[in-house]
Amino acid sequence: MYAKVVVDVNAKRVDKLFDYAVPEQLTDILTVGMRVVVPFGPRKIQGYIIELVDEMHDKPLKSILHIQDMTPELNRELIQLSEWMQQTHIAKRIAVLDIMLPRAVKGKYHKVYRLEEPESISDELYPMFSQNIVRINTLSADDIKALQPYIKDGIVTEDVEVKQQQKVKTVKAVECNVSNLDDALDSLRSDKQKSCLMMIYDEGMLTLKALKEQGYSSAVVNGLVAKNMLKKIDIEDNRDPYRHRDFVQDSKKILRDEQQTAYTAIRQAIDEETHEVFLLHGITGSGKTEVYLQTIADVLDKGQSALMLVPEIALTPQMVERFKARFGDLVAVMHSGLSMGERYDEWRKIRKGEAKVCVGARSSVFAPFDNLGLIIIDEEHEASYKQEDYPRYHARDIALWRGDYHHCPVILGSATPSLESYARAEKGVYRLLTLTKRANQFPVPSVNVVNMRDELAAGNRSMFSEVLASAINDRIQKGEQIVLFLNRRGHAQFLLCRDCGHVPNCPNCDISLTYHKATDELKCHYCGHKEHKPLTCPNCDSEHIREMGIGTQKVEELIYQHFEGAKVIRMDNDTTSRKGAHEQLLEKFKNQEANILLGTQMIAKGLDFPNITLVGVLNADTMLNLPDFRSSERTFQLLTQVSGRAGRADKEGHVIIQTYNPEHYAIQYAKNNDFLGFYREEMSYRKIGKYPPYYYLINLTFSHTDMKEVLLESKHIHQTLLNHLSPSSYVLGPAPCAIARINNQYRFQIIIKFKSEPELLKALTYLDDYYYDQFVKNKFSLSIDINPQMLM
DNA sequence: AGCACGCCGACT
DNA sequence: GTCGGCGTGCTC
Repeated sequence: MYAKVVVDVNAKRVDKLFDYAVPEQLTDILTVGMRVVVPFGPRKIQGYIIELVDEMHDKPLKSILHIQDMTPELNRELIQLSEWMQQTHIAKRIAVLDIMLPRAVKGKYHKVYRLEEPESISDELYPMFSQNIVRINTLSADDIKALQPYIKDGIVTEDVEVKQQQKVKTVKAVECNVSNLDDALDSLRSDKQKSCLMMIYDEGMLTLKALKEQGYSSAVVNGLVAKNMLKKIDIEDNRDPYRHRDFVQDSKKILRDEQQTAYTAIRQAIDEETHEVFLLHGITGSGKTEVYLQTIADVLDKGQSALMLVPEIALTPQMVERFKARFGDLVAVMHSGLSMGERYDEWRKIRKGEAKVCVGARSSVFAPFDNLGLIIIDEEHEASYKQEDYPRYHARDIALWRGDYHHCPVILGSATPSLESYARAEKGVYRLLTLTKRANQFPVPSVNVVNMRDELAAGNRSMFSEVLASAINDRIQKGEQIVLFLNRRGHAQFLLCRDCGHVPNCPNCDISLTYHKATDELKCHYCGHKEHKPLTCPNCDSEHIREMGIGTQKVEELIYQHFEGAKVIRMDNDTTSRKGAHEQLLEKFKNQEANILLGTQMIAKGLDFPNITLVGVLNADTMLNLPDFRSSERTFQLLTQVSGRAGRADKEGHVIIQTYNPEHYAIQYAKNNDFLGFYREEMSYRKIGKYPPYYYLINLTFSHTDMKEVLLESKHIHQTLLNHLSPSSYVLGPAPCAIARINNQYRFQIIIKFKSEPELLKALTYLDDYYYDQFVKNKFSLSIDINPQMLM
């Protein structure tokens, strides 16, 4: 018997299966999906068993050294999925496996010295070994030098210890080891030991901690262990991040007609175990979540599991609470706030079948359920479902694959579906379910678009239009709450010389430097370059060099200047980077500790506070003007999303959108809450521009320090693509990227637009292989983004 | 990737 | 003569 193994080496050259002999003693234990340690050249590394072959190999093989775990980390589905991803996403198998598994199982390598002949070593060096082994990282350079002669003589050998990042947490416990209780009790003298044994006999097993709390000291327990009546064992302990929280049991709510229709349709697919994809298009507050909860309940009743994906940012305590309240301990929650160990424990709860529901962000789409009955992707249109760095994947694609594998329905839910999904629903590929009414029957908020050009003409040069300023004052007086939205991440301010127009740029990248007030420095967000803020213009020496572009931090200052009685909570990358900060700030706002919540996109979701009656969008244009074909869609989604924050309770909500482009269709349709209108108009532009959903896109970005090199290679790439693709496809470019140089690397891109190209993956795989060698030799790098979310 | 091998230059 | 620089090639 031999095994096909993926080795833990992240390199293209070894991105294949290696065959290893299975040693006699492992033949019965070894299963597919297990992690093993194998010799690899002169090294010793971790690997995953992909396949076991029950035949003799024609060549002599090296042998698997040992196994890393008793239960396989991967199941057959994930192995199959990883192969599919490797082929369709042009990614290395090991890189795919790495993102599918919790980081805790990733191999960790330590070089160790092993003392082979303890009697032959000097007395000074002997103490540094414990059990004849010492780790290299605990030794000083001098120690290592002193060991060298012994290594030469074979008294000490070098070895590698392969461990995982994080261990399974265990607690000490004892289990009962007697078959006849009465006989055992008769032989005991101590009453304490007798009652202790009886208790454990009843329970089968108890932790030492629990016994201590019952008044049985370790002396009592150890006495029984010595008599072989109890056996010490280690049991797994779960780090449950929510163990200190109590959740109020929540029960089903009655569904209204639209919800009921949607529920019935999904229910049927669940019962029939068909892989049907539903697009649940429901406006904010229409009760999508209740539909999710009830369909999940049905899946659980059938003895199956359910997976629910939400954007990271929407994974708020309120959301988690709702699931915990309905399904209790059956829920595993996975988000970025968990420690590596907590994440691993949640993962294992799912794998062992203890958790039947998983609520989590993007990477949870790989949750190791083996009997999935339903997959839900909430806020289906969110860009965060696409992993933007290698290996690039879209959670929606993975969910659809898994839905097909498990023969289970997939629900894509959104108030503003992506054009791709809605178009598929129109074509009948997905089944459209619509929720048009707010569950609580509250009126949709009124939306007011303010033309900032008029404000400027009227002499108002501040951030706040007349309408918005008076509305803010009004709400402050009434004691109501306000959400202000500034679509500028962090505080991307730059410097501008008012005399000569000079903007300080990064010396390594073609982008302006960002001003950071906290450190009074100019920073480049792409390469990390930093410099002190100049006092005068580096170009003309003028003193009129000013900060331009307003960030959240600046707006906070302005609010305090303009509005009496304002109390602001600011939420952006700077104030929420600390663990739990996001939650804390929202809690403060909920408790009315502030009347204005000011933030970036992160506040567009998940807040559901009754006292918010005004939502202001300070500048709707920043996103609209990005050079990307999805900018209108993103703007429409965001404005709709933000507007949904107002007037959810008995007070009427009001939304004010400030813009320099009031007539833009994305803003107008958002104002009128008209998804379908927006969809139709945007689709017509996509058709003319040959963009998704009419065409699929591939974005190839390549870079090198020498521009000539980039231009030369880009011709080769372009020609290769033309040779492989049919005439109905378009190969655009090469053209410089929106940021043409990053870290002194010149960047160009080629965009492929196509409808159907059976040979495309082959061509891309060829390019990926070819340019991997080029990268090794020449530092020319190529990255391939299939179905890009952004073209920048 | 990471390790060994190998082939050149500048040191005791 | 040999220590060490990093180019090349291989890993079941």
